[in-house]
Amino acid sequence: MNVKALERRSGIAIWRQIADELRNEIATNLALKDSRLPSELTLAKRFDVNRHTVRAALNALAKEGIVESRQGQGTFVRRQTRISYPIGKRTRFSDGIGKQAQTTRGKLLSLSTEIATPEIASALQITAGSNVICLDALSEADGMPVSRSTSWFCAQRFPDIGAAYQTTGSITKALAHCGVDDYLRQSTEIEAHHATMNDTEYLQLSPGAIVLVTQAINSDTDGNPIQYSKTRFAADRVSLMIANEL
Amino acid sequence: MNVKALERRSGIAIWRQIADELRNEIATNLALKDSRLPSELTLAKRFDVNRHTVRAALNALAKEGIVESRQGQGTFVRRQTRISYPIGKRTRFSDGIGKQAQTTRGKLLSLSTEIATPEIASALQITAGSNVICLDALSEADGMPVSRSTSWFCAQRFPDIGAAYQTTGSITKALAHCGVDDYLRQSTEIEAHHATMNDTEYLQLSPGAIVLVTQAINSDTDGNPIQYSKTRFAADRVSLMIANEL
DNA sequence: CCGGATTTGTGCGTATGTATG
DNA sequence: ACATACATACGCACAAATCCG
Repeated sequence: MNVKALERRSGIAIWRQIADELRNEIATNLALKDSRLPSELTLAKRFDVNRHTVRAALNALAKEGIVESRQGQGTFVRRQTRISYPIGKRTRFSDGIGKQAQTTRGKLLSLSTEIATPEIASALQITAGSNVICLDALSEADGMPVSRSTSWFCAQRFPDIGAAYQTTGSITKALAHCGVDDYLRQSTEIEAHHATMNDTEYLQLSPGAIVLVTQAINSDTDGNPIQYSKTRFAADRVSLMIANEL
Repeated sequence: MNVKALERRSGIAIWRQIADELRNEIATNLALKDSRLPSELTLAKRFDVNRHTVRAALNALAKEGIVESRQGQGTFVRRQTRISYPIGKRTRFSDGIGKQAQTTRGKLLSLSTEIATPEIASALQITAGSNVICLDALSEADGMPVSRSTSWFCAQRFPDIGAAYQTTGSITKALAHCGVDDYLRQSTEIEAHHATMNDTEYLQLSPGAIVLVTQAINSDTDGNPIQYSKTRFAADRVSLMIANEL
């Protein structure tokens, strides 16, 4: 345990490194909800730092709503929740999230018609340079932003997808409006990055936070790609679940 | 563009926030390989900081081998590679990685027999408290550590799995030794976290780096779980690819 | 080959943030 | 709360390498 010391010239303050470490342990169930964390002095000894530094770390976690300090008693875990987002052949955002969160919304940020780049054309299997509809949306659960996604559709096949999404607030329903009553997830690529300044803005994250980035292609039942999307999830609010039907 | 200012009391140095932002843009192909980055003065104006601060960020990226600065010429992108790790019903680590990297190894870190916790027992569908074999391994590609995984097997069914892994260096071959010639990926859960001190040690990461954490269950062809594993990937070296056969 | 413009490399003084006791 | 040491960020100045007309 504790094999490596905290690094001092890494551009990340020690109190933040400790906060990240503790947040991790809470998230991976090493510390259970409502349980008491070790005392500030114990933590200071464990990380080999001053008690002030531990207090700065706990202060940051308290601001995030993860722990709560009570004078004379100690510091306690408040929550360690994560929304599980299923990814499978027939996964719909509203289906998966709807059951776990109280309220689910998709908010349209922007809607535009663009010229397909080679990347988009290749994903949608259309000729490069043809028109695509670009749909930018923010998804929220229980009032907290969860993900921001950009989707591309073939403009020729789905000219009214934007209007349909705006009225329904759901990709699935919008596609149904356009004559697609069933579709399948063909592929998903997952990466993790540090939050960009755009992410900190739209997903209400702090710098240094993590985003899970997925690139997905959805196809109709004949195997023709109909939607190409890139989604950025606030990593501390979700986990991605891949289930394979046997 | 550039909607939000960099945060100054966030515990993360501004030069590191800029480095994260630039690394992101390089990784998402906004800057191509061998292309020149904007000049230090231009970047300083864009982020509204001193040129020294931009230099500190570029210095960090240079140490990571991502960019290279040449006096009088500019700063150039050196690489933006990521190993793609496929996740599917029939995915094997060596299969997926072997084609992309020159050398692939699995190094056994530790091997022990443990009492199944409720979590492990539930995943393997065995009675809690029975014996399980815990196998800790480090995977490398081209000499760089890529992932660290901990796997649990039912001790009753696979008493010799440890020895088999040690001689073969592959889970697939070790399972074949124990009479399992085919298995399927039943489920995978994915999260992203900041690197712990253990991660920085074993995966050679710097503090603030990101790890992709997967929890997976493999089953034999009859649907009985045979392996439960948790794997921690160095996020800046891999992307996870999920392909669904149609 | 010259000279001016551009770009990275370096030094120093100062103010603020971080970490210790 | 206070004092001390170090890291970070800023501003200014100038040197060195490269590019281009």
